[in-house]
Amino acid sequence: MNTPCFNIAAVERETGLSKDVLRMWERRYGFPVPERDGHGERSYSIAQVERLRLVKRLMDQGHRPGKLLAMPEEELLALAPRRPSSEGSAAFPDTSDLEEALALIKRHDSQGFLQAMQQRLARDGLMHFVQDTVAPLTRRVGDAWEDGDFAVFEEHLYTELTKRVLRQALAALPPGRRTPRVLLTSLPDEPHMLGLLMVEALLSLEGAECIPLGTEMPLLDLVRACEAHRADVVALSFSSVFPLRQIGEALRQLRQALPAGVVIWAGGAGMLRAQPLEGVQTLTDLAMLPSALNDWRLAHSA
Amino acid sequence: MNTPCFNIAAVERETGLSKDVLRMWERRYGFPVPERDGHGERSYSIAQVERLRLVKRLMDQGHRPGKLLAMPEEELLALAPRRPSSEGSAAFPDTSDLEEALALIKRHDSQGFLQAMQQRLARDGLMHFVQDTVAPLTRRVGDAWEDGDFAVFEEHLYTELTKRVLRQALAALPPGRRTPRVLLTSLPDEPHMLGLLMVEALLSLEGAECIPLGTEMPLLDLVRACEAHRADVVALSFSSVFPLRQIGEALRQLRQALPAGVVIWAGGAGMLRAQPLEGVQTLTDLAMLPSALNDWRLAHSA
DNA sequence: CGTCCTATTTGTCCAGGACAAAACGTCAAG
DNA sequence: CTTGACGTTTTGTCCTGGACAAATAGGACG
Repeated sequence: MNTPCFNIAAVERETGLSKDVLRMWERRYGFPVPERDGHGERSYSIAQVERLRLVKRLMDQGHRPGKLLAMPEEELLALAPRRPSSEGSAAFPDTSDLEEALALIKRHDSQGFLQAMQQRLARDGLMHFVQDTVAPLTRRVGDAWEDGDFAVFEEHLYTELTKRVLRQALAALPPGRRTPRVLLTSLPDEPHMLGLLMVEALLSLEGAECIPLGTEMPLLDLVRACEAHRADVVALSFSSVFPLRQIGEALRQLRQALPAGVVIWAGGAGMLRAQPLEGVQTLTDLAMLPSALNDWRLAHSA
Repeated sequence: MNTPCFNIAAVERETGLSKDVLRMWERRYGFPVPERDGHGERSYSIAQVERLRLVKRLMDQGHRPGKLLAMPEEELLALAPRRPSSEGSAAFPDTSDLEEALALIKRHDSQGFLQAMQQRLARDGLMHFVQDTVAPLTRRVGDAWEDGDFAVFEEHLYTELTKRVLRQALAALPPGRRTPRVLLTSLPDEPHMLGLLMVEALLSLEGAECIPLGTEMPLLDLVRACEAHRADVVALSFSSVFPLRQIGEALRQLRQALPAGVVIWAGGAGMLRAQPLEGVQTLTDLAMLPSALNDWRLAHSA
């Protein structure tokens, strides 16, 4: 067999499915059943890995593994585009503009995309740029990925280029000592940065002091960072990919570990499905930021 | 017991030690032995997690787990600062300047650090800035972390701020169609971005067309990205944290999957320990980039 | 149509065993 | 004193097969 083969750890990296899950699926559903190498270890073919990636994507759309893994190949492919391509996005007035930007990424035209974004930024100003361009565009990219219209590398390119535009805009803002001091980051297993940058942009415009700590900060380090920076607020981002199970537990633990005077803001698509929690403010939309900021200022002006 | 507790998955996230390793250490070395919760599942105390983090750090310095886990607490702490703090860095002429920038991070003075970096960038130009400031500073930050002088959140802050400076400088470079087309990224489990940005800066200055795809690109997506962007070169970064075992296997697989006409450049501290591989060019130092670029141009000018 | 309850699905955890690759130490030769 | 070959120990990853709780679907009932 000349097909290159993946061991179970490589499949975990390629698909994001844990080794435990891969073995369990094999035991329970009879797929994937990999070859074994000389040492009796699993060795997956490229075709199996590709199919697993498809299954994973369909699961993110809401399908259940038990059904998917029992299906023959053709039926699986027929499921691929779930979302009616014109419906969800019709709510936005300037959809055609967004689709244009999307098409530039799809055409792999980095320069063109950067230019288009810079132009919109200059035209609308940072606040509207974030609210009306970056936020909906990021949602569209997520949808396109779920529908199979975007590959991982296209999503990565979009993310990387957009981060640059936002960071550039942020650097142009005037510095200075502001309040409150907001620590921006995410917990381990949450690598998405764009949401944090959007929040940083809006908060900076409103005169808050943002301390960007990147993504994937372990809980104990987050607590120490909070002390060291004398932060007033900790803002965390949870994307829809973040395992729902962990959110509640992590936030509870964090709330317990942080001083009561420190406010926790939790935002991102992942928070839509999470239950509200005492001592943690849930911000499901960027539009909720200004009022949260006002609340803090009112409570601390006395 | 009022101490908040971590389940085994949380410990994996906090420490970076896999569940398998945690169970194996418990079985073999008798540490850590966690409590059990109502369902018989492991529940680690904060003290155990802190100690595991210390052990992990000492292992990254070259100590062996068998010894470390047998030691009493005090002895472990005595090991902490291994590196003579003044020796390794004495090789650089302007060490004091670097230490100053480091001190700004240590003092959590983001504004001051950004200013210092911007100033050096303006003074030296992008090329010398990368070679004489960013590269050695990043190494120093890595060393400081190994010595316990830097916390994770301080390293994250350094990384985040420095990324901004570099990206800003990159955005200021003139665009245009250049050759070769270089795809920049890293494989899954390698989240470090700074090395890639340094490479991008130097290559862009030399007139190459850089396609930044961020970090952690699955192998199969990398192959597809390469086709889609008609890349001439794929440049990969491996930090010293990247599991050595994977490097050879992944590069071999990638080499097989990519067309022969596509050159692979592999760089970063992780490549210092890796064996050379047919069809993959190893670049252990930024200074090797220009000649690699020249080689490509000579080979493709005919 | 909404709410409660039950059955099924599904992911994560556990124990304990096996083994190969890496690291170490030893010894001999240059 | 350094270098290289070789046996031993250490160490991480993989394996099997079992258990269980949380999430979800499906159905009954108000």
